[in-house]
Amino acid sequence: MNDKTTRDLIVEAADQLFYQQGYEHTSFSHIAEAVQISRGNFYYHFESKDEILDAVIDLRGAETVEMLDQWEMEGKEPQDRILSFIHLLIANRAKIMLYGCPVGTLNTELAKLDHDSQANANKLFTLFRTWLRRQFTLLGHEAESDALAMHLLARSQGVATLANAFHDEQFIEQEVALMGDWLKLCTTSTGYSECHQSRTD
Amino acid sequence: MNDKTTRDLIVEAADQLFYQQGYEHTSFSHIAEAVQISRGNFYYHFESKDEILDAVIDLRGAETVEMLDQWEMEGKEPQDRILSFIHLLIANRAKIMLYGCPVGTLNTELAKLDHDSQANANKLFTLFRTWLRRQFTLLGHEAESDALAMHLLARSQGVATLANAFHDEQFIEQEVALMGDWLKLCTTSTGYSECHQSRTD
DNA sequence: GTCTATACCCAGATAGAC
DNA sequence: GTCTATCTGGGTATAGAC
Repeated sequence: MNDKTTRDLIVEAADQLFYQQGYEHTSFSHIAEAVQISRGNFYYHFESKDEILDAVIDLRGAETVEMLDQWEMEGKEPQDRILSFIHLLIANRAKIMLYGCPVGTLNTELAKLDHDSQANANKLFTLFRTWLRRQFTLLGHEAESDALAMHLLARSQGVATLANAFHDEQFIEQEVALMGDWLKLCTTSTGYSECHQSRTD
Repeated sequence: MNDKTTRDLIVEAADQLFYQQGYEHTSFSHIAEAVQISRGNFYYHFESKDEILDAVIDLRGAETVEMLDQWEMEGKEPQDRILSFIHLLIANRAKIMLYGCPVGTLNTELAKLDHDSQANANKLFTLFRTWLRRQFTLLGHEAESDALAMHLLARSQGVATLANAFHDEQFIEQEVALMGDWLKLCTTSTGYSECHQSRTD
């Protein structure tokens, strides 16, 4: 278990700190203190801070893939799997109230910095998007699977943002329940319109 | 029209730059260049960068109040006013795709910085929340007015976050249409449960 | 691989002339 | 009020000893 390389330790510490404090606000000194190495040592493992960021994004991507695979195995029906996604808001509520969603806030920060790795960070969203799309297709919503995936992603992002701003745990629970209801609607109806609360007056 | 004080010019430039680049990433040099003054001149008008941030938040608050008053006057029925809120996503879509929502992203950044002005920035959200709550009360949803206000706030925040991440204009239009449908449901039904897609199986 | 020492830059902030 | 000049601290990054 202690066979982690220094590089791994750096990436894991950076992962946490980038999430909690933001990428730009986190300095080498912060990471160095967390890993208990000297500042100069970074440049043996990485060429720049940007390279650490890319490694962090890769790590998060790998962890996300693993989590999605897990949900896929655990959930027999697609609606069970989508529920796993929705309940991630509950499972991570404490950290979400403090730091928001790790995917959303990283994308937001990098967009403002006009950072090259923005496209890379975007892939984290795409992992969820693609996975959700597949589940909605399995549910019988192939034509509108992407719209449904994006809709649910947006709902959870909004909940994370407001829960972070207001530090409101009950609000998370409330909205998670609503998403569950919405999913039930998706499961029983077959068309995009009905699932999206009927566009047909 | 040219009677703006230097202080006003600083706050307006900082407002734009904080939105586009983020608070921490924006330096005095950036603002100085935009306003065409020297760096040292800031400290005649402000004691610190934090004080500029508070002035920016105050400015945004005043502009928000003005906008909400405008919507209140223009919209005869509460549902018309709520629609004005929803359509803000369309009106500001270009900037939202580039920089996200100015309220949401500022709150997110300040939360990560653990910044004292986080509570202050939160008031911007509260302005919308309180205003929406009043409109939903007028719609006949007094008991659940806050839940509905928060729900709609979250929806629009999520749309802004994903539109920013994916630079997807069509997605904004799609979700705005869905929020319009949801609002119609709220207008025709009277209870929380029906408006929220029936919690009663 | 890891360290210390240091270069270099730019940030926020101050002092004082005009 | 606005300026120039400057201080101080911290940031990323480099050089070279061990």
